[in-house]
Amino acid sequence: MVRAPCCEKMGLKKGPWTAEEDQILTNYIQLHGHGNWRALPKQAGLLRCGKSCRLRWINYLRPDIKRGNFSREEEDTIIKLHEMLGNRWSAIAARLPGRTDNEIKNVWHTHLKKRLEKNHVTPEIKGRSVDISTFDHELKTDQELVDSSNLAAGSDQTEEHRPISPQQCSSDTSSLITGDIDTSNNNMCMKIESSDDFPEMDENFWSEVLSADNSRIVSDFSAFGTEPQLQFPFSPLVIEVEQFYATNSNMYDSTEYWHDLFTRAGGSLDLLEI
DNA sequence: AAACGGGTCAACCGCTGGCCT
DNA sequence: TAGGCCAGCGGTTGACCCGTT
Repeated sequence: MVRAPCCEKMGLKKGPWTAEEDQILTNYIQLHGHGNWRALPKQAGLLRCGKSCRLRWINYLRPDIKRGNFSREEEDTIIKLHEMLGNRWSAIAARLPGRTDNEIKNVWHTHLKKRLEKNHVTPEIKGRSVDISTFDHELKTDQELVDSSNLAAGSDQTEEHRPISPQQCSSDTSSLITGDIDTSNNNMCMKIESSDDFPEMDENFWSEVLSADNSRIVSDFSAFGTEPQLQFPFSPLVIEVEQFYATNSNMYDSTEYWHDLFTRAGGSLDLLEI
């Protein structure tokens, strides 16, 4: 497969954008949209490649871009999400309205990484990381997961709100995520068949999750780089992970947001307690 | 005032995966 | 099924800024 040349074409401009170019691009997209980035510069009369136009629009010209320094809250959110997701800047950016992946990446490398190093607060030290290989390697059926969850709920927590711990939520380190909703008791179960996109958590993390007194919320698997449509329903494990962070960062306080996610994933909000 | 060096960030590069034919 | 195109992603670069000497 031969890759088509991009900016290597003679006559295509590179480097910083001028105000005039910005205006041309903005005007064109506002009038016609950006159906085909490759064709756009020619149609708009810009001597740029489509890739450059796309980048300029997404990272700078888009009207919903938030300008200015990152707030402390935003920085904390990035740190938390980075612990969960790693260098998946687009996934992190999806959780921060108005911020681009490029911007978040820059902030991480120029501020946050150094701040963490200075404070000696690494994900490992903070206790949010554990090798998923510590999970059980035996796959369980949905019913077994429900049973194990219910069994574990025998102490001070209701069965509905009891998260399935790594030990309870069985997994295989090289498999896919599948599952079904058990609508009879509002519990959602899954078999984990892939750990590639799964956050890593350790005992401390689960202690924190278990101690959190939160209502059940739903999660977006896209945060882990997967398609919600394919991955739904969500695992109790992931729900509780998201629940934890949502509660601690006030990121997801919009019912509409969760409703939208749930709808996109093909489920019903009624199945959950929000 | 000039030189230097570190920090910042916009932009580029190259790769990947999805979609279409 | 293979090839080609495309958008999107993460890593990297380099120009610019600003504080220090």
